[in-house]
Amino acid sequence: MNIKQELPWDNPRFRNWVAVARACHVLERTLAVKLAPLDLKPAQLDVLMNLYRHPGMSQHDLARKLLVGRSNITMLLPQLEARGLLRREGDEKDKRVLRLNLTEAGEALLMRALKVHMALIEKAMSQSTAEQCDMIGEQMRKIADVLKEA
Amino acid sequence: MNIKQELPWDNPRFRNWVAVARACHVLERTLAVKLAPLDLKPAQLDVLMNLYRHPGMSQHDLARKLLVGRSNITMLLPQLEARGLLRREGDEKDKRVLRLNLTEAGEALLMRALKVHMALIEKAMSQSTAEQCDMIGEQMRKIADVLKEA
DNA sequence: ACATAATAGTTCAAACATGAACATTAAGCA
DNA sequence: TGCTTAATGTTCATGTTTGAACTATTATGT
Repeated sequence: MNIKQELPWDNPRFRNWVAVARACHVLERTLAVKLAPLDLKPAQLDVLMNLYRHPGMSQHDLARKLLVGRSNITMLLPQLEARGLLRREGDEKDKRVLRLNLTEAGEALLMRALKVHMALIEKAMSQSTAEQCDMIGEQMRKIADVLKEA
Repeated sequence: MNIKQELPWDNPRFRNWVAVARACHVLERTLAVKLAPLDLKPAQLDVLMNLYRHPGMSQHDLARKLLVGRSNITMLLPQLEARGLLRREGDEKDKRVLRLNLTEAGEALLMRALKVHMALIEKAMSQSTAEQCDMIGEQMRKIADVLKEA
């Protein structure tokens, strides 16, 4: 009985997932470098992207979208607010929540950052056909769904 | 001219990559929870896995494999060494490098952790066919290669 | 209405990652 | 040989992420 036969590295699913994780890690790292000239970190870009798509969302909603804790958002936002990239306004009906919105400056910076992000992703995925790319996205959405129930 | 037509969210590549990043994030987070009973974090599991596959590797090599800085390794290893999971021994020929090896305890813990990791990946990718899974791995390896040259 | 639960956001301490500066050792080359 | 350059690992200051405890506000149930 050869124990190696039962090791994960012989399992295609395992090896392939390791490749996914590596690709994510490398792209994230590269993005951080490319965003540096804009004085923006990937996490901050995620914030701006979500506020653009969901204006007026609460900090709690934002935290759930970003898969981070609420305290993380609390620490993250003041920097962006101080730079005039977003506004936090108390909700009239529910005095607990703060509504988040991008300012014009925030939107402008977002557009510049998105160009960088987009170019990077284009480069990364340029080797895949449209069908392959769509299939990957489809599978990944399934994975996220399956794990959310775990 | 509608500016929205040029936004990344309308680009399949962008949307699909976002799905990849999300799936990675969710799986990493879930893995952290499942590894908690073993008092092991994903980053530490990565260390053990690499030492198992590449016995005697240096800290520098390990850092490159894990895509982190050398100082990160310096901070990470003492915890594992103190728990008796690995050994650091000076190289005879090159007195700068430290050779890293798992102890028996380290190997035993690794095996337990791998079961957890493997089960999680199996669950996540259970919805993909073998062909889809292999294709995903193949594309991801290409992505990592393309970006390493960036 | 009133007591209890739950929710939104903040604070704080601890864990963690990062990059620059540093010491030691090795390699290249005149 | 000597001098310069590069490589390995460590230290340290900085910034980030996390989770638990806390305040304030709203929802729920009797």
